Amino acid sequence: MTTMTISRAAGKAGVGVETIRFYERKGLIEQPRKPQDAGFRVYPEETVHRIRFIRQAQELGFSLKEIDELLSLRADPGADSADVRARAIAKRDEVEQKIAHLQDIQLALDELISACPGKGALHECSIMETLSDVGTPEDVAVSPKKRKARND
Amino acid sequence: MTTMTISRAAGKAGVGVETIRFYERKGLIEQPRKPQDAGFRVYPEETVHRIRFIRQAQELGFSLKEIDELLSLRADPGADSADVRARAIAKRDEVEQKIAHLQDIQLALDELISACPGKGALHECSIMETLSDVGTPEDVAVSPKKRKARND
DNA sequence: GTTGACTCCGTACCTTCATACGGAGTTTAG
DNA sequence: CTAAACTCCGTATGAAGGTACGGAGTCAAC
Repeated sequence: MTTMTISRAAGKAGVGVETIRFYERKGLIEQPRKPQDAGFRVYPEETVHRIRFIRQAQELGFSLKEIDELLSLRADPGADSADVRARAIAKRDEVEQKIAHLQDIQLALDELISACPGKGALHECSIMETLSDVGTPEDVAVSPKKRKARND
Repeated sequence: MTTMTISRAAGKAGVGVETIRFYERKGLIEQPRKPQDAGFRVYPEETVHRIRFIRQAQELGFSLKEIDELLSLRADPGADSADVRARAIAKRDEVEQKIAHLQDIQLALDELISACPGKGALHECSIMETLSDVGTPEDVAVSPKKRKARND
């Protein structure tokens, strides 16, 4: 039997050794005890599964903090499928928002690109013009905080 | 005439004082000289325009590093509209990629959500099941680097 | 002429997710 | 037995884009 050292666990889980240590520091996985009579820590299969869970969830856009919560739910005997579902829905909505935001950006870029001649001097470039203050809000009256109303 | 101190410039540009200092450190904007006979630095209108440019570009998804390049282009008399256009196109493609990635995630989440009963114990939750290694690649033979082929 | 609000400046801190380093100690192949 | 490879542990670094702090110095109003 090969002993499951940290590098073997990392290999099985498809991550680097440093990543496991990082997860341990973050409290996402538990660090096994050191053998009584000196030697290397031995990692249980459970840890490998746990790391795979973490990576799967990351691919779905969950942050390590959120994954920590999912893992806690998993350990909670009173936890309900509805909890997990709700989180998945929240994450989906979040992703949806991000997509919408990026689509706005994409649209704006498309407009700039099609309006730009693509040749000639920069001062005729509509992209640069747009970026340089066009709709300057003209002195928004934000002066140093309490001094502003004064006649200085 | 009110003197354009850093906080007034910040107010006009719609950013915080610390943000201006940060941009100065990053070399995105130039720090005005201190008056000869002591006092506060006076910011030209140019700086306010420049900060607005930065923020506009940021909203289009450009990083500060990229914005620095755009600003250099702007200052370059030999710069061509085509340069800017090419950058905009590259950025749009980048945004497109991100959207595609997020859409994949969204789809995966949607599938998980619709497969989940939404009630009942966690061990019947298809989401948790999916996250927990289902398709375990079973011992991918990644052992400590050179020692792996040995019969240990 | 004092007080309160700012400026100035460097440095430290924040978040996220790791990766890298250095100098122990340990293990194992040969 | 020895040397290579690995573990252990703390600390440092990276990008990105700021925010916060602390102790000067300055300025402006009353």
